[in-house]
Amino acid sequence: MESNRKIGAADAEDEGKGTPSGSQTLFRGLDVIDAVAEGAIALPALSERLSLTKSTTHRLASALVERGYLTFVAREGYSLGPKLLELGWVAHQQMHIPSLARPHLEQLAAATEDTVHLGILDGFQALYLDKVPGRRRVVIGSRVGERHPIASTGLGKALILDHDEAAWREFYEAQGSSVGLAVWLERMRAYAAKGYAFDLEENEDQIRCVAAPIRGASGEIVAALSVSSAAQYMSDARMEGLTGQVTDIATAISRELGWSERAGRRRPRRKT
Amino acid sequence: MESNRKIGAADAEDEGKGTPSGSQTLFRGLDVIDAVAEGAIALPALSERLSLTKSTTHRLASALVERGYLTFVAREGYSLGPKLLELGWVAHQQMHIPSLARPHLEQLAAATEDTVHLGILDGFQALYLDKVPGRRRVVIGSRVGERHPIASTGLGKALILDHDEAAWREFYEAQGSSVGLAVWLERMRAYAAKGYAFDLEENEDQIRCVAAPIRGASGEIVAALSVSSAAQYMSDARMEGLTGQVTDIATAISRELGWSERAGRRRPRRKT
DNA sequence: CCAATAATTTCATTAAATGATATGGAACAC
DNA sequence: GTGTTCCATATCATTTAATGAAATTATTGG
Repeated sequence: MESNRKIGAADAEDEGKGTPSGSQTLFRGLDVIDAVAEGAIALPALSERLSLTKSTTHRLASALVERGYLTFVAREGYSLGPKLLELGWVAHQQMHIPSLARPHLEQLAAATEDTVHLGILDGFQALYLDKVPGRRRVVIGSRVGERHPIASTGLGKALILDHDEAAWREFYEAQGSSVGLAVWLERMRAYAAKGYAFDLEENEDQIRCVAAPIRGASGEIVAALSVSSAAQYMSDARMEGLTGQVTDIATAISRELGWSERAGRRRPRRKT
Repeated sequence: MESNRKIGAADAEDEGKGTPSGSQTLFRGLDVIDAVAEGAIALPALSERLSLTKSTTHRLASALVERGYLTFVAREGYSLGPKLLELGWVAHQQMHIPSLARPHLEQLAAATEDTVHLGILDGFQALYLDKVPGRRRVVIGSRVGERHPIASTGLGKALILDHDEAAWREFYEAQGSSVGLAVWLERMRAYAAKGYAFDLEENEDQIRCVAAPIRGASGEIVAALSVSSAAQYMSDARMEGLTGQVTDIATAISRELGWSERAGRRRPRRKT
């Protein structure tokens, strides 16, 4: 991407009165980081790319190098530095998925009127971290903190969408399911291809759900969410229709976790 | 009414005192990031911590929020934002050694059940680029992005295995070690001959590790990896036994970097 | 060795950052 | 409810800190 616009003042010119951004130097510094993130780049190219003089570019870049945000190798140019690794790591720890996801879950619950769950993979089980009850008076027998089987819940299946078939088998064998292995694997393949998963009354009778994975900055699945309701409200057609909403919300949360299209999907680490 | 005066004169922070840098705003912005990295913090506390007025702090923090480096939640304050997750990940990929080495590190961590680190030489320090926690509940107090002494860590010693004795002395003198110079040099000679290095509770009490160098296409040491664990799990016998596994993995990574037996070892360039 | 390109430093000019003060807003107490 | 308080945001005259043209110093490659 390019967008090396003059930050806040971008639209100011037209109106004659704009946002006096007030931190030009900081913004330019961050622009430098962005430019370098696209790939190693030397000073002349960098200054050209940002439409800044070499002096200014050099001063900014040097400041960033001094702080470890960039590294500089003569004749090769600037690249991202260790400080960013460190901050990325810290941000990862500070980031509490539940608190971040909350508003999205509520939005989804409001839109669908059904119960929404958030969960992560914990060994061979799905651990439910949050729950937003829907408006319907259906009893969804789940509680935050509870563990459920992977193979027979939509949320569980969404969590392992990126695993390979050998791993799928292990999850299936760990706790089984009401459907046969062959059929189950067949469905998993379809789910993995589409990026979402269903639960067709496999775990609890009369309860169906639609689930989608949430990804972190590395593209790895870090959590999943699901919309559950009584089978009477969950026709095949409605489930199909929900997939868009569910994956959209999942994607929005992923973005807040630092995920971007660029990161895509990524194979999970073996075992837990 | 509260006084917004700048408190004490120079509180040089970690700056090398007289920094005629010329990018005050950028530096201050990065200071804000550092402060927030310590934990979520609201504006008044933040401005106090940085000895800046609320106006300035607010302007800087807002700029960072606008760019996704921070997130702001009213009443809670600022915390690190998704942009840092993304940049951390990109940085991780840009340094291609980590991304190449990742699977190998995971394999080693799984096989040994201990914590595995990857690091490179950065001046007179070892810079940790990646970490794969082991299965044991031992606390290894290290973080990605951190720097550790060369002379007293296994990883550090592995990084300088090819340097000459004069260089070894410099590294030793730079930060010392818990053992005397003579003994230390003697051990280094043995390590260099064998192609791996140990850390016998020199850096951190009760922590021992086995490390080996990773070589690039030219035969030069470009990185090193180490397996660390609590001393109770690291008998002399086990350490000896681990050397094979560790050097095998290091060699495998070296091969992926273009190294071959033919390239062998190669003296490093004289340092800065 | 010299030419060419990249990196760094210098310094007068001016635009951009600063911060005291004012305003707006949400939580809490009463 | 209404008052109180503390936090967040907007304003704007002052001055300081950022800017960039040009000069200087390293590096590289022929």
